[in-house]
Amino acid sequence: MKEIQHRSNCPISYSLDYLGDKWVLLILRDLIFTNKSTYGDFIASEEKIATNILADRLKLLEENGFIKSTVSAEKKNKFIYNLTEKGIDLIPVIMELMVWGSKYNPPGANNLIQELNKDKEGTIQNYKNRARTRMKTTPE
Amino acid sequence: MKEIQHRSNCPISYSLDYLGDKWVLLILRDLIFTNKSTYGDFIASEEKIATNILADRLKLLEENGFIKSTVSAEKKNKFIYNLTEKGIDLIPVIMELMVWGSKYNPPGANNLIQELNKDKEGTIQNYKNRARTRMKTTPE
DNA sequence: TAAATTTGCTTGTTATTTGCAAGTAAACAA
DNA sequence: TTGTTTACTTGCAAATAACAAGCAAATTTA
Repeated sequence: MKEIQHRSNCPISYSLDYLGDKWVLLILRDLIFTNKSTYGDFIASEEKIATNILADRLKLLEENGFIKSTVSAEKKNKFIYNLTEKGIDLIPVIMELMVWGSKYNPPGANNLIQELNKDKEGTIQNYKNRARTRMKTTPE
Repeated sequence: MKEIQHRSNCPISYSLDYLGDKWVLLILRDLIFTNKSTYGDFIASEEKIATNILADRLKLLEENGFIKSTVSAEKKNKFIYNLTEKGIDLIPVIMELMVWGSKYNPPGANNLIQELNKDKEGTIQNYKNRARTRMKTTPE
C-alpha cells in the first residue's frame, strides 16, 4: 500500500486525501448504518464494488486507523471489520452526505432524516454509541 | 459530459456519485471559504489541479446545478463561478470534513473550528448567507 | 476421511481516468 | 498591430478501475 501524499495543509484537503473516493465512504456507510462487517457483506452491497478495490480499500482504511479487523470467533477464515474512534468521528460527515442526498434525491426520504431534523446531535451520538458497542461486543 | 449513473437509490451513494471525488470538493471549498471564483483562481490553489480536470469538473458542477457561471462585468473573457442553492446546501458536508480534518491533522486548527464548536448552526448559516450575497452582488 | 463449499482474497487483462505538457482562441492592453 | 491575459482543448504516457478468473485456508458435507 502506497502512503497517502497530502497535497496541502488544508484540513479539508487532508480529509479528502482519505475520503475523496466513493468506495471508501460506501464501506464506512455500511459499517455505520447496517450490520455489515465482513468482506462478504460489503461485496453483497447494492453498488457492486469490485473485489480488488474492496481489498485495497479495506487495507487502506485499516492501515490508516479508520477500521480494525479481528478474526471471527466462530470461523477462523472470516474477518470482522469495525470502526475505530477515528472512523466513528466520520459519522457527522456521512450524516451530512445523507441529509444532502435525501434532499436532492426525492425518493430517499426516510425516518433517519426526520430524526436528524428533530435532534441532529442526539442522533449522531446514538450512531456513535452503536458503533462503539459493536466494536466492544464479541463479534458473531 | 457523460451523465452520472447512480448505482443505487441510497441517498449517500447518490451524493457520492457527485462528491466522491477530491477535485469537486476542493473547488467547492474554494467557493465557500475563499474569494476565489474564476478558472484562474482555482488553478492557483495549493493542490495544483490539472487544467483539463478543472475544466471537466466545472462543467460537471454547472451541468448538475451546483454552480452557475456568469460573464465577468469587467472582462468578457472571464467567467465568475458562484454556488447555487444546491451547492450552498453542501456547506454542512464540507464543514464536517473540516472538523474531522482539523482533529486528525493537528496543525490544521484555526478560528473557524472554534467558531463551529461554539455555534455550529450559526456558523454554517453565516457561510450560507455569505455565499448567497456573493451570488447576488455584481461580480468583480 | 475425502470432496465440496465458504470466505477472503490475488492475479491478469482491458478500459477508463488522470496528470502533464503543449497548443488554441477570444478578449484586451500597449 | 503585437503581446498578454484568460479559459480552455488536445495528445500522450502513466496510473487506476472494472471485470473475470484463479487460489488457498478453513469449514462443512457426504
